Amino acid sequence: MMKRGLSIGDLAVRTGLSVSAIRFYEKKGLISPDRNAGNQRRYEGSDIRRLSFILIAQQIGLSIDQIKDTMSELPEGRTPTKSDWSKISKRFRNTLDERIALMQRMRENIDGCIGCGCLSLKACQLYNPDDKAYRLGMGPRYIISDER
Amino acid sequence: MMKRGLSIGDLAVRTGLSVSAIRFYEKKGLISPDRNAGNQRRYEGSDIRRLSFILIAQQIGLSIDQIKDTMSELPEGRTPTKSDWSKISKRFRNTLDERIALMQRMRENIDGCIGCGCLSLKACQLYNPDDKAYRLGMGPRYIISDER
DNA sequence: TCTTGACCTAAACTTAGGTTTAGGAATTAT
DNA sequence: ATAATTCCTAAACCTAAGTTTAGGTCAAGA
Repeated sequence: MMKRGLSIGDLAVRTGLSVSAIRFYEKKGLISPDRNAGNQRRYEGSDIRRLSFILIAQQIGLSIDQIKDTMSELPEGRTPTKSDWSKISKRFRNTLDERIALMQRMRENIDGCIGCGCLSLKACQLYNPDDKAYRLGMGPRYIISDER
Repeated sequence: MMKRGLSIGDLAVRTGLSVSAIRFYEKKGLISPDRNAGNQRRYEGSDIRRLSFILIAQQIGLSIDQIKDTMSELPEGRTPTKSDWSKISKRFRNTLDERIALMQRMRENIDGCIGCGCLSLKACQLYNPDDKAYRLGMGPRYIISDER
C-alpha cells in the first residue's frame, strides 16, 4: 500500500511547474528520476526541493546551464541535506548582491545620462564595460564592434 | 558640402549597435528614418539619442514593446528636447527602484527559503504572487496551473 | 473488464531579439 | 570609368526555455 515515489503529475502539482517543463529540465540534465516497470518516471520527495531550487535560481536570473553547474556541487550518492542546499544557496546571495549593486549604479547614472546630452554612449557611465557582464533580457548581441 | 543626415553605418559607429539591429528596431517601429534619392536611410543626430535610450531601457529590463510604448510619449512633430527625454527617463528610475526592491526582498528571503524545508513552494515567500510581475530571463511560462 | 485519464517519445512550434545570407542597387574611392 | 564599399529587401537561421501535437502505452476507478 505504500506509494513508491511520485508521478510526474504529482510533482507538477507539488511544485506548480508544468509536466512539460519537468520533462524539459530532465532533458537538460537537471533532474534524473527512476522509472517504474511501465517506464513511467518516479520521483522522490527531495526532487521537490530540487525543482524549487531551479525556480528560485531562475528568478535570480541564472540560465539553465548555470543552474546545472551550480547544482553539480550537490552530493552525488546521497539525498542532499539541508546544509548542502544552504551551502549552495549562499552563492545566490552573492549573485543577487552583485545584481543589486549593478542596478543601483545604473540608477545613480540614469538621470545624468539621459539629461546630460552625452548620449553618444561612447563616454557614458551606463555604458561602462564593467557593467556589461550582466544584462537583463537579451538586447543586441554585440554592442561594440571590434573596430578592427 | 553639408552632409544631409547620417547613413545607417555612421549611426552604427556612433551608437555601437550593429547595422542589422538598427534595421530591426526600425521594423519594430522604434525609429523611422527618411530615405535619400537612392532609397538609403538617412538619420538625424537626435536619432543617436533615440537609440541610446533603447539600449539603456534594455539594460533596465524593458522589452522592445515596452520601450516602444514609453517612447510613444515623446513629441511627434519636433525633435525631442533634453527635457522631453528627462521626463520619460524618470520612469526608468521608478522601474529600477521596483526591480531593486524586489531583488532585495528576494535576498532577504533566500536563506530562509532554501534552508527552512518549506520548499514545496506553496507557502514560500520567494513565490509570493506580488513578485511574479517581473522575472529575469524566461523561466517556465506558466508556473501555477489553474487547478480548475 | 473496460474505459478514461495519466504517461511516454519525438518532433514541430513559439517568442524575443536579433544575425546571416542571397541577390541586387547605390556610393565612394581610385 | 571601374572597382570596392556600403546599402537595400526578404527570408532563413539562431538561442533560450519551454509548449504543443501526434501517435501510442499504462494505470486506476466503476
